[in-house]
Amino acid sequence: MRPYHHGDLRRAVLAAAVATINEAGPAGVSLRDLARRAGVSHAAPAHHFGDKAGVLSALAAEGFDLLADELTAALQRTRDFLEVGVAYVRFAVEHRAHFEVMFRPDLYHPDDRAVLAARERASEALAGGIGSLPEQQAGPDARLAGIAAWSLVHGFATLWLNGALPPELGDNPETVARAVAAILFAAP
Amino acid sequence: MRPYHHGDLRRAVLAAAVATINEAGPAGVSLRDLARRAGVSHAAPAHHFGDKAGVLSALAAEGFDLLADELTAALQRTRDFLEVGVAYVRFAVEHRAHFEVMFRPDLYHPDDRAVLAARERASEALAGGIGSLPEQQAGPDARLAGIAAWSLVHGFATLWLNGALPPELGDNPETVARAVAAILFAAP
DNA sequence: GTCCGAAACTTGTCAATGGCTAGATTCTGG
DNA sequence: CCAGAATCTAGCCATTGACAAGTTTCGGAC
Repeated sequence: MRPYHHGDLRRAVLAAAVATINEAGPAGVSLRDLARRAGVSHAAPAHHFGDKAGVLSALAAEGFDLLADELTAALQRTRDFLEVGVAYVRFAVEHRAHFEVMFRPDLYHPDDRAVLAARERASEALAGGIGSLPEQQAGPDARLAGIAAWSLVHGFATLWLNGALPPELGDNPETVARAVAAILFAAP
Repeated sequence: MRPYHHGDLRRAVLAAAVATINEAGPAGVSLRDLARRAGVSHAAPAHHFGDKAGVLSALAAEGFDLLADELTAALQRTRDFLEVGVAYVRFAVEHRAHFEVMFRPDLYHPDDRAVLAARERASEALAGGIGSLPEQQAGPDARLAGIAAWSLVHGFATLWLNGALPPELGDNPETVARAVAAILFAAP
């Protein structure tokens, strides 16, 4: 028999949200469906997250933390900012559900403390990558170069995820992302 | 007294949807609220659009058509692909509501005929911009360069719209976009 | 002009959802 | 062992999307 206490409902609800988003997008998330998937009553999730936006806030925070981890790891592993960009795209594809929520602030509480902290971590990881660029590659305005790099990989990831890119590119986003990002980094 | 027939309910509903999305994002759109704003009964919009996704399909199609128009106009006006990219960003900012729906296929019917046709028009306008690049600027693989340019402006527009970019950049997206895009186009 | 089918719109209904309140069960620390 | 807190359930209400059936208006055929 199912015990009265779930054990780790918080994690179970987040996992259910990831599964639902992968199947039907963020719009398909229903608090009651998450509860059903976790095997609890329809109001149980609200106890842990407050409301529906609270669930997605937790997901966004988790996503920014994961992204910060992966960017930092990529930089330390390769010392190559190009690979940090590739890691950004890989994160978006491998953690599609998180990524789709993270950059849709109207779905969650944008000033949630955990979200703000995790987003700050991810920003620093990205800025650290920029700082590691050799002077000549960074160009006269390293800040703008960083915005350009971020825009490029973020845009590529977004377009890839919603199927806007031509299918002739193949099915390996990392390879294509590396080739595309290389064009920007070849700038004098 | 309000006449039984609205006159141009289709347009009124789309306008109401734009207003709502500008105020509360695409998640805040409710078919019944659109009906209230247009001053008709709650089921009237469905008669023109089928269902909620039908409304957003029409909005997406309208958006892709507008985008195609503006990209084409920018290319013919300036003959400069950089300015086509700037026009892309300007479109996203000026028609935020359309843009936020266009690249969220889970919100509408992705294989709606009007959507497919309009998207095709926009793709051709963008490809026309790429083709206008001088050989040396396009590099060895013009197709990849096009993907890079599209990714860059799309990513910049997306990040700008959801407030992810640092506020020190100022409040003029076109100026910043031009500077950022120039970095890519300076590639050999 | 009028008549008739089609288009536009209304009203009523149903299941599902988000959020709230009150209450039941289990855990935890002293 | 006990009391308070944390966790979860059950019930309720307003709102929503979708559908069905009926009403009003339009527009063309004659």
